[in-house]
Amino acid sequence: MEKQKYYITTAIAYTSGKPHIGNNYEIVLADSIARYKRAQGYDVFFMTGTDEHGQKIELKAEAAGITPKQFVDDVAKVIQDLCDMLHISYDKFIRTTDDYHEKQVQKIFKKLYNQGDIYKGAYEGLYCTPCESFWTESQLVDGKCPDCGREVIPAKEEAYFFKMSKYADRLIEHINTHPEFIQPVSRKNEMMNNFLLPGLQDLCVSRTSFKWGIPVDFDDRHVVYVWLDALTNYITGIGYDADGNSTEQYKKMWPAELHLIGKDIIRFHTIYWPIFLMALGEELPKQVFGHPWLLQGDGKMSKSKGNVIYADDLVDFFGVDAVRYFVLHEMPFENDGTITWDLLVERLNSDLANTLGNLVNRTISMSNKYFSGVVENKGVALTDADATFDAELKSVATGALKKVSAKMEELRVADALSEIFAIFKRCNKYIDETEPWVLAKDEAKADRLATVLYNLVEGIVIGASILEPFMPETAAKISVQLNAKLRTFEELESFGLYPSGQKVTETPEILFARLDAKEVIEKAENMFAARKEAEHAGEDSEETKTDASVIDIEAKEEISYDDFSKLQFQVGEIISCEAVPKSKKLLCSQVRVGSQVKQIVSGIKANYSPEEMVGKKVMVLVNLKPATLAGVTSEGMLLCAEDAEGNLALMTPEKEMPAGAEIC
RNA sequence: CGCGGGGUGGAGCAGUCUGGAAGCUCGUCGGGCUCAUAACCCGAAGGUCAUAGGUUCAAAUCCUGUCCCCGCUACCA
Repeated sequence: MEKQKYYITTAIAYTSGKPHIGNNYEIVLADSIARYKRAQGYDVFFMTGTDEHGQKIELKAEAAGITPKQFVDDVAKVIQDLCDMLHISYDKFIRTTDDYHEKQVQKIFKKLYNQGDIYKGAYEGLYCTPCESFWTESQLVDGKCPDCGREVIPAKEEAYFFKMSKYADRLIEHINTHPEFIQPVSRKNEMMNNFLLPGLQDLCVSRTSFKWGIPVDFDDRHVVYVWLDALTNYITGIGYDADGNSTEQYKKMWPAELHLIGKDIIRFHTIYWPIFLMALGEELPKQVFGHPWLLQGDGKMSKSKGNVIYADDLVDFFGVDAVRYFVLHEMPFENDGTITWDLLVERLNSDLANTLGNLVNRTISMSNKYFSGVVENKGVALTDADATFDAELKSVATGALKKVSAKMEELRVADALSEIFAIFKRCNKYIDETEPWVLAKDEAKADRLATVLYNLVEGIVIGASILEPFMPETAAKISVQLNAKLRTFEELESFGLYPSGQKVTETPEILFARLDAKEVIEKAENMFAARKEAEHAGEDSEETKTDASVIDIEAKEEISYDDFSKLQFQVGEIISCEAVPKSKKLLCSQVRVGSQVKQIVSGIKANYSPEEMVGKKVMVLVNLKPATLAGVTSEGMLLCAEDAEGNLALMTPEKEMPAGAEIC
C-alpha cells in the first residue's frame, strides 16, 4: 500500500543576520512534527531554507564591504549549520538565490503579468526623502516620518501591482469553509477583520529603490518584491514549473499539509500566498499554523543589550536534546512562551535529569546489582497488589502513543511531551511501589524482582521510542544503554517485546547532569560580557560583518561654517519627564538649559522610560523653531544616535558639565 | 471610540468555546524510602481566578463598564 504523503515547511529564515533562539524554535517544532509523521508511516517531505533578497541585506552587505551574494552565502551557511547542530532532519534546504528558484520566480511574475493579474501602475504615497522610504497614512507619527520625524511629501513611483481584490471573495469563502486553514483560530479573525472584510488593497510587487532581488526579466529596472519571491519557495523547492512542466515530486507533494510560521507573518501566508496560488491555478496549502514566540523573560532579546541567546550557546550549556526539549515544552500553543536561564535549568533538572535520566540510571544499576545486567521476564506477581502495579504500568505505557498522537494531531507538542513523560513518572512510582531493594533481600522473591526490572526496562524502551521524534539523540542513548532496539509505532501497543535474557550496559552513563542555576547564570553573564567586549575590540574581525557594528548612512550635502554656526547646541539637564498621552513613541521632558527650562518632546519612548530620563545631562538643539507634537509644544530637540535597528542613544557629555554649557 | 490577544496560589502555565466542588510543573514545609544524579514516592500550606457591576439555583467560565500588559494596523521580510 502506498504511504500517505505529508509535506511540511517552515518559514525560510531571512539572512540579515544570525537567528537567535526565538527564531530557531520554529524549526525544532517542525522537525519534531516531521519526525513524528515519519514514525507514523507517512511519506514526509520537510523543507526549510533561507530568504536572501531585499534592501536590508543589500545595505548590510554594503556596510560590511562585501557583495550581497557573499553576505548571504555566509549567513546561509551559519543558518544551515545551526539546523544541523540541532539535528534538524530536513529533506531539502532551499535558498532563494538558487538558480531554479530565481528562474521560476521570473516565470511566475511574467505569467501573472501576461494573464493580467499583475499590472503596471504608479505607487503613490508619502515619501520621506532623507529616509528614502514610502509610508502610509497610518504609519505616520503625528503626520511625520516615523523614523526620523521629518516632513513627508506625496510622491509617485512606477511599480507593478498585483490585483488582490480580484481573488478576495474566493479567499474569504475558502477561509470560511475551511476552519482548519488558519491556526490557531484567533488569528483567523485578525486577518478577516483587519484585511479581508474592509477590502483588500492591491499589493505592490516590485521595487526600483534597490537592486538586490530577482530582476523582472521584461523590465529590468524592477526587482520582484521579496515576499512574492520568498513565498514561492514552497513550490519551486519541490519542482514547480510555471510553464506546466512541474516535476513528479511536485505533483505528488503539493499542496503542503502544513506551513509552520511565526505569528508575525500570518498575513503573508494566509492572504497573499493563497491568492498568488489561486492566480497560478494551484491548490492552497491545507493548513497554516502561526505559532507564538519565545521571548526572553527579562524583556526582549536585543543585540544592543548584548543578551541575545543563540541556539549554539544553549547547546554548549545544556546539549542538543535539552534545548529541543526546552523550546518544545515551554511553548504552549496560543500564547508566547518565555525563556530564562532559570526556567531552562529547572526543566533540565526536574524533567530530564530527575525524572528521565535518573530513572534510566537507577534501573540499569539495579539490573547490574541484582542480576549482573541480565533482564529476564519471569512474569511473576506474588500478590494482588503486585498484579495491580504491573497492570497500571503496562496500561500507561501501552496507552501513551494514542494520547500523544491525539495531541500531535492538534499540534500541541508541549502537551504531547507531557504525555510521554507520564510514562517515565509512572515508572518511578512503580519502583517505589514494588520496592526492588526489599525483594532483593529475599531469595524466594528473585523471580518477582526480575519481573519488576523487566517491566521497568520495557516501560522505558516504550517511552524512549515515542520520545525519539522529539529527542532523537537521547532516545538513541537509552537504546544503547538498555541494549534494546527502539520500537516502531506499530509495535508500541504491545508490552513485552524486550528479548528476555538480554543484558543492559554495565556502565550506565549519566544522560543529563543536574546543573546549578546560579552557576549557569553566572556563566551566561560572563559569556555576554565577553561577547560585548569582543564586539567592541574586533571592529575589523569576521564576526562584526554580520553584527552591524558599523553602519553607513546617506551623505548629506556639504554645509558652510555659517550654516553650522546657526545651530545652537547646549547641555540640558532633564528635571522631569513623562510620557505624552495618546502617543506611542513620545516622551515630554522639562529640560534645564542655563537658567531657563524648556519643554521638549522626543520620540524615544521605545528606548527610555520617563524615570530613567530624569537627571540625565543631554545634548539639546536649543534654537529649533517650536513645534506641536501630539498636541504638546516642543521647544527644541534632544540629540540621539541611532543604529540600524532604530535603537536610540542619547548624547551625553563625557565629563560632568553644567546645564547650559555650550556645545561647539 | 481602528482590530485582536492576555491579566488564575512565590515562579511558569492549563482550565474559559460546551457555567456545576480551582488544576499541572517548579519552589516551600512535613513524612516515607535508599536502587539512583541530595534522586524517587506520599502528604500539606498557599489563590476573594486584574477590578466593579449584571444574568443564573450555580460564574475563572456568559454579558457590561474600568484599569493594566502585549501583538497587528498593509509598500522596511
